[in-house]
Amino acid sequence: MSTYVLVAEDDRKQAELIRRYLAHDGYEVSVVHDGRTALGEATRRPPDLLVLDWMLPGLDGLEVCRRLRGASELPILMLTARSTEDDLLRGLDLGADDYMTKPFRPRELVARIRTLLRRSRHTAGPATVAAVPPAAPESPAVLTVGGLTVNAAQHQVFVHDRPVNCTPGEFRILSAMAASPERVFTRSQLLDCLTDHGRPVSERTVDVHILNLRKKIETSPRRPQHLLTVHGIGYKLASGDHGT
Amino acid sequence: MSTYVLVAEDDRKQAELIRRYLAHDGYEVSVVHDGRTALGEATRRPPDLLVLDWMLPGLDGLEVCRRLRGASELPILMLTARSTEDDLLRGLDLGADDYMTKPFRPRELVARIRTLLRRSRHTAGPATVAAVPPAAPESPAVLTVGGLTVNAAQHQVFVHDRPVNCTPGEFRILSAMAASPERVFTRSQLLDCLTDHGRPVSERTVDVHILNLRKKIETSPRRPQHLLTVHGIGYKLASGDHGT
DNA sequence: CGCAATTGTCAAGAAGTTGTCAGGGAAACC
DNA sequence: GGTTTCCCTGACAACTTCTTGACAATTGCG
Repeated sequence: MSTYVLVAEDDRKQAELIRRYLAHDGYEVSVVHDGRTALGEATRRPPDLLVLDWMLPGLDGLEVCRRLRGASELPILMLTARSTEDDLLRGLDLGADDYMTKPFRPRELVARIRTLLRRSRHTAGPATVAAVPPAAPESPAVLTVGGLTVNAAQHQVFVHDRPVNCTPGEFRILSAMAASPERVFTRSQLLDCLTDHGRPVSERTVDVHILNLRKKIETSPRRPQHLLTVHGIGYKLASGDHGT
Repeated sequence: MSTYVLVAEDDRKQAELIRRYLAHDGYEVSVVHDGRTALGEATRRPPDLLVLDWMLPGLDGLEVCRRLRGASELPILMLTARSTEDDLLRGLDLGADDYMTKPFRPRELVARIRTLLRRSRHTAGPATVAAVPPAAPESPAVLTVGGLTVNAAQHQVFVHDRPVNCTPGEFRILSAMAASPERVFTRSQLLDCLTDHGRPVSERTVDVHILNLRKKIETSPRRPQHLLTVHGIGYKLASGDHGT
């Protein structure tokens, strides 16, 4: 019994991207490309969550949202194109539970979807599901892993209570890794924390970020104790002791 | 066990806006659009707090307020488009615990709701309330953070006991930040302290306010000690020591 | 041991963010 | 009404951070 997510997005590339990420995270996914189909599909087989583009041909996202909302508690994550609407949106209503502006970082999308689903499960009564939430749980405000603390609210990292200043990119990588100690992340996964897919970025960029992070948080960067290389795969964050 | 807030507001956009902000703050929220439904809903499932629009179709806010107040201690926050002294008094007379005129700043609404809830929890016992002064302070009257004091009652800021004149906007930003030292605020969050969502406002406006605040409260604005930039995220108010 | 692939490192240019200023215009205040 | 105060924007300067490409060091494997 898996969690079913419906994606309504007319740009096929975007749609495919989203589908991939969600599928990879263990969700069952359907994709539709216009508003009317979205409405029909959502009615025929009610999903656990709907990812809805603002501008859809036929019947736009807002309208779909409104109609669905009349009848159900279905959580909706709205997507919207950048800037022009950005501020406008804040003022206009928006019957969604959350929204993201494009372009977005894939990891962030998946994370928010997870949050929405968790929330809806709590409120909604006997709704279905026992599906194991994939990989990383939603990050709590403060994570501590082997002397390393990542505080989301303060956007600050501490090594044994000594504050360390990280750049935004470094912080994202560290947060992701701290949420799942010992788990090995591929460069590709870490890259997803850094960029939207607006343009191709070399995976080697991740190495440089790791390098810089090591300089900041490791006592001797040459023999790291926290950020370990997993040769041929990627990197992981060590949770404590283990060998040397 | 989450806190349940019922919102009775007939303007759907307003309602949606409120719902969003409350939900985002972790409350469980239901929305109804007319007075009769509000009454029924509040009876069927008594909320921890009711946000009530003055003018509602069917049965207006005053009437709903009166009927509910006959039976319970339910905290009520009244909303109204009007703002004469007269109405305010009538509203409070009828048992509303606080009162806001539209348009309002989202942060302020959330802050007042928090205050009301805190208060109602404390006086959990027998009847009290009645003629509590409106305009509830959103946080303690005086906050001091690393040599910087924000006095809400006097609407005055001090740096090491030297008074500083702030404009209304500057004061709002500083109050919000002083209430949570070290916490990083995004521009978007700070903007919520400044404007209702009547029209879109650029986030860069926040930077200008910060700039002006720094000129007033920092010894050397170029190397601020209180209002720190968190590159890529926003700003925070330093509580004292920590890094440079 | 030696080869090939993978990772570490650095520095410089490109991108993206923030600092700063001054003018137009709205709102508040006599 | 006329002033004064405050806010917002737009432009440009000053910084940070990101990304790349080249080369060195390391690892894994045969």
